[in-house]
Amino acid sequence: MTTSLNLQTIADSGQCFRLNRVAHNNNSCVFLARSADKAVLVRQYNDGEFDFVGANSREMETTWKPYFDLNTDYQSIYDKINASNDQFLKDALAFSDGMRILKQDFWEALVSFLISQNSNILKITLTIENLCEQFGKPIQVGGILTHTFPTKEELDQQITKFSDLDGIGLGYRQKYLYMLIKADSSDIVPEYKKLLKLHGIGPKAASCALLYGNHDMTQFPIDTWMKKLINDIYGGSFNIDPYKEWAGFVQQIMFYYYRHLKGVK
DNA sequence: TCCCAGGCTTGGT
DNA sequence: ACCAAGCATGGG
Repeated sequence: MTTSLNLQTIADSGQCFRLNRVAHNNNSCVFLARSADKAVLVRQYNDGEFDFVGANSREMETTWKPYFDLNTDYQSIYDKINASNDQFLKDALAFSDGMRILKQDFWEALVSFLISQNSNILKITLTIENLCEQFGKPIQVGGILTHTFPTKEELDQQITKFSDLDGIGLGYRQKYLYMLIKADSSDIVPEYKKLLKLHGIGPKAASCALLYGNHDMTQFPIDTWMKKLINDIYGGSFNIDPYKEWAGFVQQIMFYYYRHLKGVK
């Protein structure tokens, strides 16, 4: 059933860095979800049912249903994959039940995937946490203190010199983020060619920013894992055209399943 | 104009 | 010593 949602799968899929499991017991898990300046707790039961804690119905409709992509019907892509003769893709889909492409904040996604280059998911998560703690605003949800993702304006105001970003763990990407913060806001728009002009944003980061931060499902980001996968499983080339409208979703389940096969946490 | 090789911060193994 | 959701750079 394509209305399913599996928060653990999404949290482990590498598409976002601020969706974390904060508690679990015999029959349920609690996740802390943060997007831009908002946060919510979600409890998901082992049977798949879930409920939002501390979000009123208006926030549900305007923020969290869109964020978790609950208004999108994935049935057509499930049908298409299951009707194909691509066994790897069918296995990937079966393993990824409940996967959705989150509708993240564009600025947050752009910065996150700028930071992600030549790094790994654990370190990216830590670096982003540092950035939010240092420059975001404190917010409280269900007794948990956390922080917003700082806007470009908030960062621009607080960071007046390059060394103000010291200690975040950005490494050589510190220069890229500093330049992004100081860039003209009118140059930071969700268009592939314009994104490529930004210092430190290449084809991979631009594609991820559009997929995860603008829900452009036609994007098909190719990173080192996808390269390995295409070589390993498909003999060097994979044709995404049959799944074009769902390319981003196809990439996500391939990425998630292949890393699982390779034993990456 | 395009292609390609080597370098780059940091932290974990 | 090597690796990790890449990118800018310079030389051929």
